[in-house]
Formats: sequence, C-alpha cells, structure tokens
Amino acid sequence: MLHQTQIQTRKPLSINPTPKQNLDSPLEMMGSQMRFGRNVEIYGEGEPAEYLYKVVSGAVRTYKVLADGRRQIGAFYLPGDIFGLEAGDEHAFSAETVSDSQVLVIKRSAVMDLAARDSGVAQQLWTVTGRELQRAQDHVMLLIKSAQERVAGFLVEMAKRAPGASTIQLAMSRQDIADYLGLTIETISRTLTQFEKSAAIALPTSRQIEIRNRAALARLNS
Amino acid sequence: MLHQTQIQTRKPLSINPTPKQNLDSPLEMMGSQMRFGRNVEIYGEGEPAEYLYKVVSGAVRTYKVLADGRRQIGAFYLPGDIFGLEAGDEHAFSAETVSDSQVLVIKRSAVMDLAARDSGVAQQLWTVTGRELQRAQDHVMLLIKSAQERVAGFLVEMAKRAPGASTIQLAMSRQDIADYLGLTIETISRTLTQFEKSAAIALPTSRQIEIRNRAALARLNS
DNA sequence: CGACCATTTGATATGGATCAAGCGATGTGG
DNA sequence: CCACATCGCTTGATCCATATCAAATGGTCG
Repeated sequence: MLHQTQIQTRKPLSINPTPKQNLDSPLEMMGSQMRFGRNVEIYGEGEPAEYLYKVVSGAVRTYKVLADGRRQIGAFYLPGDIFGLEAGDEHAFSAETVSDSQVLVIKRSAVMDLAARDSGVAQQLWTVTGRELQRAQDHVMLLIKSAQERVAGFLVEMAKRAPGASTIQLAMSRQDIADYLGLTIETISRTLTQFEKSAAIALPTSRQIEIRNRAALARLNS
Repeated sequence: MLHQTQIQTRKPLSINPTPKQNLDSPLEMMGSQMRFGRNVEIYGEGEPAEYLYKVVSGAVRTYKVLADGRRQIGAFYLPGDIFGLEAGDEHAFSAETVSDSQVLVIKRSAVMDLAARDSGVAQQLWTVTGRELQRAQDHVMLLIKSAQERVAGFLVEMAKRAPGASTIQLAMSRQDIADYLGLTIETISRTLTQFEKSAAIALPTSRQIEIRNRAALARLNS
C-alpha cells in the first residue's frame, strides 16, 4: 500500500523554506521527495512502519475507521510536520493526503541506525513523539467540550499553525473537520455560521476563515 | 457541579531507599520509594518535571482542570506503570493518588544522563512515551463513542490491565470514571446497571465488577 | 449549460446532562 | 452500641445540545 500511487505533476512547487525541527538536516539528506494526488493513501493502519514522512507542501490526515464505518481523524499534518514516526513498528493510523501534496519519505531503519549511534538524533526522535503525544492529549481535551468550544479550538489551533496570515486557508473539508472533532458536518456548518453572525469570524469562501475576534473564540476555549 | 476534589499538599508517609526489584531497567536502582495517602497530589500541571514515577502499589490519576471547573482525567496508572515522564521539561498534567499508594520516584536528570550515554536507555524512554501516545490515541477513539461503548471500553481496558482475575477491582470512584470518559456519574451508574441487567457483568459491590460476557462488551466496542 | 459535490439551512428526534430524591455503607460522637 | 451525619452510588423526571433526516443553495468542471 505504498507510494506507487503518485499521480500527476501539478503546479511547480515553491518549496516552503520550512522553519526547522532540528531533525531536518540529517533527515533531508536521507529522504526522497514524492508527490501525491488528493485523497491518496500514503500508508495503512497496521502496516509495518518502514518509512517516516515530512510534509513539504499540501496536507495529510491520519485516521482510523471503526467497525461501523465511523471515521476518526487523529491529526492533520501541514508543511514542516513529521508524521508516521512510530515508537513501535506498525503504523497506528492510516494516512492519506487531504490535497495534492509533496512529502519527504525517509527510511526508518536509516534514522534508527543513526539514533543508535548519535544520542542527539535519538533525543530528537523522542521529542517528535513527545510532540505527538501532546497533540493527542490536546485532542482529548477538545473532545470533551461542547460543539462551539471544539470548533473554536480547532480554528485557534489552525490559526496558530498557519503562518501569520489573518485568513486561515483550510485544506480540509467540513467532513474532515467533523471527523476530527467528533461532530457532524451539519454541526460544523451551523457553528461556523453562528460564529460569523456573532462577528467572531468571516467566511469569504467556505475554505477561507478570517478570525475577526480571536478573544471571543478563545473565550469559548474554556 | 463538580466533585469537591480536596487539594492536599504532598504528604509522603514514608520514604525508603529502594532495595529491590526486577530487571526492568536500571531505573529501579536510581529511585526511592515513597508512600502517599489517598487523593494526595504528586505533582501539579506546569511544574518542572524533575522526577518521573513508577507505581508500586495503589493507583494514580493524571488530570487537568478547565477554567470552568470541568476535570478531565488523562489516565489511570496501576502497579508497574510509569508516569510523569515528559519529553519536555514540564508536567503536562497534574497527578494524584486514587488510593493509598507506593510510588518509586526517580530523578529525571539521572535518567537523562544515562540515556545520553546508553542508547538502550534512550530507546526505553522513547518506548515509554510511545506507549503513552498510544494510550492517548486510544482515549481519543473512546471519546467519540456512545456512552455504552465508552463504559464497555473502559471495562475491557481495566480487565486487560488487571492480572487474570475474573473480577475487576476498581480503585477509582464513579466520578473518576466519569471524568475519564467525559460522561457524568449518573450515566456511568445507569450504564453499569444496564450492563448488569443484560447479564454482561455482575456488580457484587460498586467497586467490584465481574465480566460475565466479554463478547457482549466487546461488541459494543465497535 | 448541466451534473455533481460540498455546504448550508430547516425540522424533528434522541442520548446524555441536569435537577432532584432516595438508599446503603461507613464513620463519629454521645 | 446506637443515632446521626456523611459520602458514594443509584434511580427517576425533565431538558437541551447535537444527531438525524431532508431539502435547498452554491461552486466547479466537463
């Protein structure tokens, strides 16, 4: 289920001169860059974690599907983010692109070998997993809140991760957001229009969200 | 609306230099054992993570309290479990005992020094964080489910962690379970009696739960 | 232009929260 | 040793946030 999948070459990439996670330098050297189309699987849950990945452009989601078909999205990964790094040797989630994406693919065994010799690299691996843990813990804290609070929390999170821009560009659909927040698309939509009516945000298009009153959103983020 | 969680200052009942314990790691050698009473804080959220801990006996919960007083329990730690190990240098949650407990307290700096020299130790640290990550991810998967599924999932989890015994001994109150599952005590109680009526479990006492029909519970765990 | 898909909006249903009361076990002071 | 208070838990009645079902709108691409 690996990367035989990449499709067309689309726009010439302007490589994001991504601010680093120190793991960068060694990793950049060990990986090769691949291009994936939209909604393309990168790996599946339970597969051996032979590679780890870094988003260069686009966006990636990880998810699980329950027996009855409900899908839970574990995280969204944006340019600069590392995903697919497992402490065990199987992928805990499936991963697929949200939009056309370029991804740096790095052989896990190479990184592990390096880490065994270089305690600095080992510590960086640990740090990446630690960040992932924090993300999951924050996710737990989101999921116990009301719909308003979840959506507000999501917006604040996305705003934080998007570089300075006052308008958030959403790579993902309402369904993706719903599956991340444990809500339905209808609730996402209604909550956003409610925020718009209360002037906390503006919605130039359905995928662009301008934060007008961050304090109001943060206040919901109790 | 909340549990009036009594905040107490740390009051270790005794401190002993650690004599014994298994080959689990050199960690056992570096710690000292402490005894805590019930509902006693071990560390607070945001405090520098100077120590990490291993439960010897009893039970520990980690949690956060939101601005409005809602408490979310991040995890329960039972004998053998390590907690308080952070990849960063602050505790992300607060920790307190659920019941009288003995805890092995290990100086973080000592472990870190060792890890810097011994890649095996470094990998163990990483593995512990990886397990914690998995636990948090499982928690996320629980929180999107129905009340029945959450309670069933909790019971199955506790059954798995408790050594062989057919009857689960719960260290924690209904309020603790509720705050772990993002439900109310009333819902926990009602759901348990419902399971009892449907013969999936028996409730000899409120803190003892016998699993009668694991398949029925697992089925809910869709 | 027309078909398709994502999103919004509306009407109704429902699972779990909330409010409230009762009950059993445990502990305390008289 | 009992009477009473307290605490944790259960049970009942009602309410409300969000899901569900349904339809309209809008945007994109052939």
